[in-house]
Amino acid sequence: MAVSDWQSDGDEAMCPHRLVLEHVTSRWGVLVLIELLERPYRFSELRRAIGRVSEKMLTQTLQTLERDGLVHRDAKPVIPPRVDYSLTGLGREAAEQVRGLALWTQRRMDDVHKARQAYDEARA
Amino acid sequence: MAVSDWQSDGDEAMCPHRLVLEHVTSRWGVLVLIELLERPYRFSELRRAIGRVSEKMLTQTLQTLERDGLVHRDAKPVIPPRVDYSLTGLGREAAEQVRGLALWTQRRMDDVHKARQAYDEARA
DNA sequence: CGGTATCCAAAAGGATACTG
DNA sequence: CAGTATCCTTTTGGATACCG
Repeated sequence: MAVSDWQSDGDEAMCPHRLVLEHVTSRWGVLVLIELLERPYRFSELRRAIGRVSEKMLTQTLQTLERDGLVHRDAKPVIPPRVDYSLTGLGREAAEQVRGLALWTQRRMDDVHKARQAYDEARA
Repeated sequence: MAVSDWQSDGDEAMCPHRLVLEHVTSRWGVLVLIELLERPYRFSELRRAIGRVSEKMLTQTLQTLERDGLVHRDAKPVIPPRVDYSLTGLGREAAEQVRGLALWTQRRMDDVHKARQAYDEARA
C-alpha cells in the first residue's frame, strides 16, 4: 500500500477511507466502539460508562459512527424516550481491530515508557 | 477490557497507553508509520512521499514517535545534514496494526458508503 | 431521557522567516 | 538539508440553555 492512497485529493476532502479511519480512532470513537463490544448501551448509560464526555461529543460521535454503518441506533417510541445503541456487523469488525491496537499499546506500554525515559535523559 | 482502563484520570493527563494510541493513529502518525513500513526515509523524502504535510507537523510527529520508541532517528554528521528515519521493532509492530486497520477501512469502504447513502436518504 | 443550538476557550495545524 | 521560532487561522471540544 502506497501512502499516496491515503493522501488528500487536492484542497478538498481527503480520501474517504482515511475519514473512516479517523472516525473509528477518534478520541471518543475508540471508547464507544470498545464499550459497545461488550453489550448494547443506552445513551446516558454509555455516557456514564465512558465518563467525562460531554453530551455534545457523545452525540456527535454516535451519529458519525451510525452514518458510517458501524453503530445501530434503536429509538423506542416511549415516554420518557429510550434509545439503545449497539454495534452492527461492520462495527464489530472495526471495534475488534481498534481493540487489538488498544491492547497492543497496553501490552507494550512498558517498552514505550523505557524508550521515553532514555529519550528524555539523553536530552537532559 | 473495561473502558474505565481508558478514561482520563482526573483533570490531568489521560492514561498513558491512550496517549500512545493517539500518537500512532494521529493524522500524520498513521501515514508516517505506513510509509516507513516500506523502507527507511530521509526527512525531505518522507515529506514528499506523504505530501501536503508541513515541516512543523512532520517534525513534531517524528519526534513524538521517536520518543515513544517507535521510530529510529539516524542523524549523520555530514554537510549538508542527512537524517534517516526508520521503524524500530516496536514501531514495526505498531505500524502493522495500523496498516491492518487502514486496510480494513479500504476493504469495507463500499459497505460504509452504502450505509451513508441509506442514512442520508432516510433524512432527506 | 435524549437530544439540539449557541457561544466561547483551547488545541491543532499551517505559512513564513530564520538557523546551523 | 533538516530543522526551530513565531504568528495566525482553523478545528475541536466543553458549558450552558433549551426542546420534544
